[in-house]
Amino acid sequence: MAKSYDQYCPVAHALDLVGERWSLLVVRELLEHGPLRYSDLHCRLDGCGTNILASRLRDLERGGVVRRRQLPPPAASTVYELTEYGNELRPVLHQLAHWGARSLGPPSSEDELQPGWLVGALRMAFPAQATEACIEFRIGEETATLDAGDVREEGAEQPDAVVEGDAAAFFRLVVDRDFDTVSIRGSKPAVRALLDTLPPWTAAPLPPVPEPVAAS
Amino acid sequence: MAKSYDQYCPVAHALDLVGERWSLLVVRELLEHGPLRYSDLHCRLDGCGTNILASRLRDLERGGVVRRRQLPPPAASTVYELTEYGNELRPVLHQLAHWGARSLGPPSSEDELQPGWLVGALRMAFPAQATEACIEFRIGEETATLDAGDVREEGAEQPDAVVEGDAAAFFRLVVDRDFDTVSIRGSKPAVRALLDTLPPWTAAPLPPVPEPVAAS
DNA sequence: CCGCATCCCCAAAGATACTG
DNA sequence: CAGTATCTTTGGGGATGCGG
Repeated sequence: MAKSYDQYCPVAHALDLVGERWSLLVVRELLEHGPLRYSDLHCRLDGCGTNILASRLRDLERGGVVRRRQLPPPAASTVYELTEYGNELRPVLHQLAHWGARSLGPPSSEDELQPGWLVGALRMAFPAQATEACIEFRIGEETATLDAGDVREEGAEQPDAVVEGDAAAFFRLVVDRDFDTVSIRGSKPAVRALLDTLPPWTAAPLPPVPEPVAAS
Repeated sequence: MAKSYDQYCPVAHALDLVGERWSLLVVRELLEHGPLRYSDLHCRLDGCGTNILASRLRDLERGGVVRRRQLPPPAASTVYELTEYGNELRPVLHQLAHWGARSLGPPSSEDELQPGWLVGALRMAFPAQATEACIEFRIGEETATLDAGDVREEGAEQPDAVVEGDAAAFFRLVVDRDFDTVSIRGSKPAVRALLDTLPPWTAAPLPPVPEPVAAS
C-alpha cells in the first residue's frame, strides 16, 4: 500500500482509499458486473499482475470499499463485491467516465469492444433511476434495454423508444447529445429527456485531442 | 509517465490522464486557487518531490488538462492554469470529495486546517451556480461568502442567511445535512435549498469507519 | 482450476543537491 | 524562481509456484 497523502482533505482521503493504480478499475468492474471472483477480475483487468490485484483488493477491503463473501454451498467460491460505501462511487465514476469520454473519442473501428459492452456502457452512462421510460438500444452487434433505470440485456417488449446505430453513433449521442447519427423510433422526447440527465458541461464544446494515442 | 491502461474505456482513459499519484491534487489546487506558480504548487503539495511535480505538470499539459502561461511584464513569471477541459474536472472532484468526506470524518481538533481553507471548501462543496442566494459562513476563525455561486473571502453586506459554527459543525452540515450543529440566522430555507443541490447518497446513512487513520 | 504468495527486474516515487 | 540531475527506496509488472 502506498503512502498516504496525509492531508486533512476529502479529495486526498478519497485518493488514499481508491487512488492507487488499478483500484478504480476494480471498482468499475464490480459496479458493472456485480460480485466477481478473483480470477474473473484478474482476466478482465488485463495487465494487472496477480500480486497487485491481491494487494489492491486487500487495500479496498481495509478501506471499507470492497467486501469478500463466500457463495452458498452449491458453487462455493469466494467473490468480491462492493460495500454500500463502495457502491456510492458510482456517481464519481459516472462523472469521471463522461469527462474521459470527451477526449477518448468514439471507437475507431469497433475497437476491442468486448461482447456485452453495451450493458456496462449504459450502466455507467446513466446511473440510478435516470428515467422512467423504457428505451431499447441496438448498437452494432449489441442489444440492451434501459428500463426505469435498470439495464437488461436483450430487447424490450413494449419500449417507449428504440435507438439504433453503430458504436460511434452511440458515442456521439451520449457524449455530444448528437441525435443525428442514430435512428430513433418511437418517443424521441423520451430519449431527449434521458440525455438531459447527463452532466451538463459548463462550456467547452469539443474534446481537445489530447494525445497521439501512443499506446505502450 | 506511467504505462497507459490501454483499454478502450472512458474511465481507463480518464485515469491515463489524471490517475497518477499527485495529479488530481494538482488539479484540486488549481481549481481552488486559480493559476499558480510552480513554487506555490510545490509548497502546497507537501511531500511531492520537485521532480515529480515537474513530471506531473508535463503529463497534465500533454493531456490537455493544464496550460502554462507567462504573466504580463509587471511581474513576469510563468503560471500553471487549468484548460477548459481541465476545468470540467470540477464536478468529478466535487463528487469525489463528498464521497471521501463521508469516511474522512470531521476535523478532530481544528487539525491542520490552513488559513483560507473555508473558501476552498465552499468552492469544492458547491460547484458552479448551486444557488442564487447569498449566504455568509462564519466557521471557526474563517469567514467567507457564497454569493450566487461565487465564493468570496470576508462577509457579505446583505446576506440572505448567516451560518455560524465550528469546523466540525460545518462538516456535519455539508456531509450529513445536519442543521442542528450550526446556528443559522436569516433565511433557513435558503440554506436548505443550497444543501439540496448536493449529491444525494442513494442509501447508506453513515461512514464505515474505514481505517484506524494510521498515518505514515 | 481458484486464490493467492514469492521471486526477480525495472520503472516510478521520494529525498537531496545543484544549475540557468 | 523554476526547474534538472542524481541517488536510494519502493512499488508495479510478469512469471512461476503452491496449497486448497
